[in-house]
Amino acid sequence: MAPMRGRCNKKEANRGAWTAEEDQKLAQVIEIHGPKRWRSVAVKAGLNRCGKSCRLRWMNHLRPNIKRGNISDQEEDLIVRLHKLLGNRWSLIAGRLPGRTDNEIKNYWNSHLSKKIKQNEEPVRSSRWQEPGTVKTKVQDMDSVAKRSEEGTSKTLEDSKYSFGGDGFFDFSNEDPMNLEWMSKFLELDETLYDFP
DNA sequence: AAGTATACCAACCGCGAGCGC
DNA sequence: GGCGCTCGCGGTTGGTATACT
Repeated sequence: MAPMRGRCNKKEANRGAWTAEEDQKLAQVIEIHGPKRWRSVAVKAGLNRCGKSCRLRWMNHLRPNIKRGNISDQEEDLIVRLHKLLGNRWSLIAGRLPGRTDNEIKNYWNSHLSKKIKQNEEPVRSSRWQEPGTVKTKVQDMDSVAKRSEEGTSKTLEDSKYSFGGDGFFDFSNEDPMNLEWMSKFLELDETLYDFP
């Protein structure tokens, strides 16, 4: 059995907040070797951290062009729209917000927006349209369907009942499977999302 | 001023997918 | 095809800062 598949060694690895020195070492190694092979990056940097910890630190803090704090009204609006459309797919949402990280958006949603949304609307299946324990499966099904659609090989959506909220804005539950082509297009770029009122 | 509650954010954890051998 | 490793994702936790009593 492989030791800790992708997990940090809790006994040996450093844990907790990163120091400036660790940040510097990590940045140096990434500058030379690039942001990949995180485990070897951790070793090369002489950091007593696991690879995924290094990756997280880089992605959320050290990466160039990261914006910190001050999420604008426009960004907030976009997050709300995207969340309505995609659910808790923070990495996809972050991909639409240059300089923002999935972790930051997730935190912002959990601490600000979820409450705001709750105040403003009836509890619909906005973020919980994925049943607990089946999140990955359904989400990835959607990905693969979108991919097949792109490839022109989409076959069936028997078990796909995507619903994105109670206002009928994005409700695919009775849609023709071919409409998933729209979804795949969105995953490329949906410019209408950027039309702020 | 001290104690408590709440908000926020960084980091960790567990899981599944993809890839190479 | 099976196995092990790496990566990426989303959920959760824990520490710190701030607000409140």
